[in-house]
Amino acid sequence: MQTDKLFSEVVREWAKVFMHRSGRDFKRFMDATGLSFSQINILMRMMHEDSIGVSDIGEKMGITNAAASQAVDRLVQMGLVERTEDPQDRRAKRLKLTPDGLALIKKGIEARSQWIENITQSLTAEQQEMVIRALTLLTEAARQMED
Amino acid sequence: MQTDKLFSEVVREWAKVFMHRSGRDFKRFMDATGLSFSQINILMRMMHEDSIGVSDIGEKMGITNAAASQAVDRLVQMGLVERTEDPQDRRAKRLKLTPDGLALIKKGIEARSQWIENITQSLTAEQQEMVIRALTLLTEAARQMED
DNA sequence: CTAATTAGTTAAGCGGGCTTGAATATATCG
DNA sequence: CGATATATTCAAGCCCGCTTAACTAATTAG
Repeated sequence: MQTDKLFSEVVREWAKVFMHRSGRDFKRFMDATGLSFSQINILMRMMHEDSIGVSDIGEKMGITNAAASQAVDRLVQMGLVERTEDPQDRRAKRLKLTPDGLALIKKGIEARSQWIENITQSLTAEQQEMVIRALTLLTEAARQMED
Repeated sequence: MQTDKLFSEVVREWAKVFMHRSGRDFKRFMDATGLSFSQINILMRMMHEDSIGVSDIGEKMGITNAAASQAVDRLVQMGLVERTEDPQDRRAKRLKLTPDGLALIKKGIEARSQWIENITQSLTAEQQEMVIRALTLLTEAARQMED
């Protein structure tokens, strides 16, 4: 089977194009929102798991808890994150996106989606159908591989 | 046709999962290489167009020429970028990735590719085939939409 | 030839995100 | 209860990437 050889090559090319675009989009999003790379990452993390603690953030982001606390504080002051005391353990804080925070991140995702949709407009209906099915598969598979 | 409605939804879900992963990978790559977000973006830009000028960098990245010059200088000192005088216009510099610089960026791409390959290992051969064809289409289409 | 423009660099300074180390408050263990 | 561990915050300070402003050098326009 020649599929394997092809496979790596195809994926690598896709990653190359996508990473480039990805970087540019990220930068634009940072400029548009005034948020730092780190802050956006934190918000995205929060979108995926609701009710997360400050030290979880630090751990996942590879920064100290002090840094995480400061970053979260900035986001709270911007009204993008809600920080409430955990009733079970009053030392801990529960962090959650506010509606504003969620809306902001969704706008970022929307921009990225738009790019892919634009790309696919040059494809035939049949090809689009295949892209849909492939992305569905990839999304599913990716979800199941989450830490 | 219900395809259109589905389509946006599927793409949005994919973008959501992928952006999240993308951010984490980017962060890891930054930590692993000691490079900043901006520096990586510059290197990626250079990979796509060889022989670019300092002010082009500034323009594309949305930073001042002074900032671009400084960033490039750091990359040159790290041995990742080659800066030569343009014989046609001796004010200008031609910037190019060194072999080291290219290798470094490729390593980043490799990591991202690996993730997708891992994901797809849970798929059937038939499904993998579809993913390959879809990614090929997307890569092609994306290339034709550059800037 | 002079003046204006263009490409890039340099210098000074600012702000943000990070670190370490200490402080506070709560929880848990013996 | 007292000692220890855990979750977070505060304080001081560092480094880096950015900006503005001034400067050098080469090109182009009048």
